[in-house]
Amino acid sequence: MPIIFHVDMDAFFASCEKARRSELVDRPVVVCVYSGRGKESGAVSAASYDARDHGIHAGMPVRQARSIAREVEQDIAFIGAEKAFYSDVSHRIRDIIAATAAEVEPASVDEMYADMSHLPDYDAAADRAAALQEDIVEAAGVTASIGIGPNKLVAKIASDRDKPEGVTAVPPDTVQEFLDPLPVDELHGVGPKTADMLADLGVRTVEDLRGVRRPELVDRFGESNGVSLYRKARGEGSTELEDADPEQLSRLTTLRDDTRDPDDIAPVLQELAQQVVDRVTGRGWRYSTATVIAVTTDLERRTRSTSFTAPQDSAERLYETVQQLLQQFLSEHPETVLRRVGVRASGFEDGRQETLESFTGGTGGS
DNA sequence: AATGATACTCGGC
DNA sequence: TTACGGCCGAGTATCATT
Repeated sequence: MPIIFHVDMDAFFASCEKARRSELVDRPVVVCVYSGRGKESGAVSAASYDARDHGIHAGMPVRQARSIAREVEQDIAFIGAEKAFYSDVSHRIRDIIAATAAEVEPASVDEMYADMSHLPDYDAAADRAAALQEDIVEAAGVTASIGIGPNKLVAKIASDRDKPEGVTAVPPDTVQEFLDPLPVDELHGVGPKTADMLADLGVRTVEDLRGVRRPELVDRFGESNGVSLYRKARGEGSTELEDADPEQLSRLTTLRDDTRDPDDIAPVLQELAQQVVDRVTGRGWRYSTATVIAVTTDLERRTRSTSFTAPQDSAERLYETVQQLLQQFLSEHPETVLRRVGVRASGFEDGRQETLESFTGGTGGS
């Protein structure tokens, strides 16, 4: 029986900053990404728990966080984000976990799964998790919460139950009682739409969902999604760990001034496209879908994308394509003015080898 | 009608 | 009073294919 860990770092960026500057240990820390427009224009990327106590949280405008800091008269540290540093810390933590795990799968910069199936039982697993927490503190100076379960679905939900610095072990025979009381939208893959449709069936919790017969779910959500819901309600999930490659690579930036003038935007898109393609080709890949991201002055995010029949490796091609997509978008929205623009590439495939699909068509019949 | 691919938006940190 | 980044994967809508 597999034993899967989900390791979730607590307030990761803020913890990284506390770790490298001891004078911040007892001081609330707010990690910010600045836009370059004015001194305090930006958003909060992460807030330490002692900063969250004052109502400051990720996604909040920096000025708002500053305003709170003034009101509460606390000595709160505002620090610009340094992602390369957090990425380094993340790698160190990954190495520590990898030293005792059969396999590690990074899920993001601050989350990873680990296969600990070699451990004899869940008591041993919980002990190992506590030891791992200490190892991580020692090596990286940050704390983590760890969920343990028979698969990734359960481990991920478990890691969230007790934060920060918690360990939640859910052995196989307690999975159902652990999941049953949870609202269905805590299941990975159940969004607002699915939750709404389930609510129409009188389903609010996982236990409710388990009461719905499989053919009924298939009938309402289709074979694939229906079966998937049926399995999740019973705590069945993947135990496969893989160091997954990213499915998309993008760059996004805030314009110096709000504009809809192509002459202002073109050079920005060109630069972003170059950076994206450098990252794509740096991995030895090519891309087959180009997307332009437009963030309007009222902070609405809009995207337009198109796919090529053959994979591409040219920055110029990406630039020309997103430029065209953006012109099209702006001509359809004559009143729209942009604050930020971005370029995304996706649909990756290996830089060499072509697909063989054309050879397999035409067989079978109808 | 069901399934899979593609386009687009949303949410989390 | 307002204030507002950058990046990713998940979720959903829509369309083509069968």
